[in-house]
Amino acid sequence: MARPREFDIEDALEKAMNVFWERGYEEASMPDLLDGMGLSRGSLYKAFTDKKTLFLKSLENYDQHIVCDAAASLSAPPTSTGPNGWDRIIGLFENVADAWDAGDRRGCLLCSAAVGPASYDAEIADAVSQGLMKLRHAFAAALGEHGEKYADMLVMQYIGLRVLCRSHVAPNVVHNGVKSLYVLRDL
Amino acid sequence: MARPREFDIEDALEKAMNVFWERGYEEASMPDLLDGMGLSRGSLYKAFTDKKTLFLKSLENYDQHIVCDAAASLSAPPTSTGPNGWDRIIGLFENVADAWDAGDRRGCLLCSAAVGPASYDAEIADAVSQGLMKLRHAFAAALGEHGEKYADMLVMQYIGLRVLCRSHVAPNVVHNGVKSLYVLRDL
DNA sequence: AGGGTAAGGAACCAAATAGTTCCAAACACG
DNA sequence: CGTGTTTGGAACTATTTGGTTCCTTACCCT
Repeated sequence: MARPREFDIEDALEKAMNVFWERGYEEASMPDLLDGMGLSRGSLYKAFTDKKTLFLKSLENYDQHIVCDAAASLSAPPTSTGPNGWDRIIGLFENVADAWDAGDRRGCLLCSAAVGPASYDAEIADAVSQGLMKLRHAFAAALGEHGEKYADMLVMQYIGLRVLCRSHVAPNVVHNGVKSLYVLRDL
Repeated sequence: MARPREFDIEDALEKAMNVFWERGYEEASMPDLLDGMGLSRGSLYKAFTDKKTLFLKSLENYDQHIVCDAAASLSAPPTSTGPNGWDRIIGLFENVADAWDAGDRRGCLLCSAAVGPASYDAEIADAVSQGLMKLRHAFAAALGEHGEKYADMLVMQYIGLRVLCRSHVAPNVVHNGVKSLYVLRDL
């Protein structure tokens, strides 16, 4: 009945998310997004309405892929062989440091949005808050009965580390940040 | 020998800092700054060259006032009557929470700059990094001999809390974040 | 008093911004 | 094999961006 869409909408969204992740919401211009997604203005606006809804969809995509993966690695049922509790949490932080070593300076899309557009847009703030709370519950779940005591602290540490990863701080700051968590594990 | 400047340059810088603090670097437009500083384009550009140098000066001003105050409250010589060590640190975090209760949603200029312009501008990144390291040393100083063990962790927690303050998270998240520090004090 | 100098501010500028319009190309369906 | 519909994309628009120019006004110094 009509001409079919020539691009995969999931794929385009994934690419948009990566542009936002790297540049941030305000700093990502439409040409940046168009270029990164590999399609033209008409197609983009027809499929995603406008920049803000594209960003909200990107946040959703980030939540479903990145955040859920992290949460799953934390809150999966305990195993007898693999890491549990604090080791899982530290593993997550070490993954962040490893990505930093590999040259990843993107930080966390949620954390960047928190200081940026979430400060003046309620819808974005809700999505950010929701993602961070998902992470909080995963921390709590990983630690079992003592989880609630540390969950909020770990969220702050996670955000702090991710922010440090995005700015050009000295190399050892990120690593020292992760290592400082050993203190908590070894209590 | 010439017409004297009609505005106080320190005062104007303070106002500029507040605009950047509230809106962020990119989101603060020149009209926003002009309006907040109460002067016109010609005067501003003559006194501060351009937006970026105005921001660098604002960061410097933030460092000299806000960061130095915080650092001083942490690393002053121990007293027999007032709070010391962990109590000083927790006091700093509680001040942040109090500001939040009073409606302050600005977060921390350093932390906002870290995820924003510091990600693509080396000069800004240097200034941000320098400010954060000043805070790190103050944390370490407050704790004395065990300071190095916790300093990096505290910096991450401070950044995380400030980021949460800027986004519109649920009211109890900020308070729980501060309370979670009691665990460290009571080790 | 008056000349040299710099401040203040309106008008201006080019570039970039997000968003819209319109039309030809391309495919599904009868 | 057309016909109708929707895509993709170029061209366009209005607004806002940071930054400059230039002229009037105001002041200090001799």
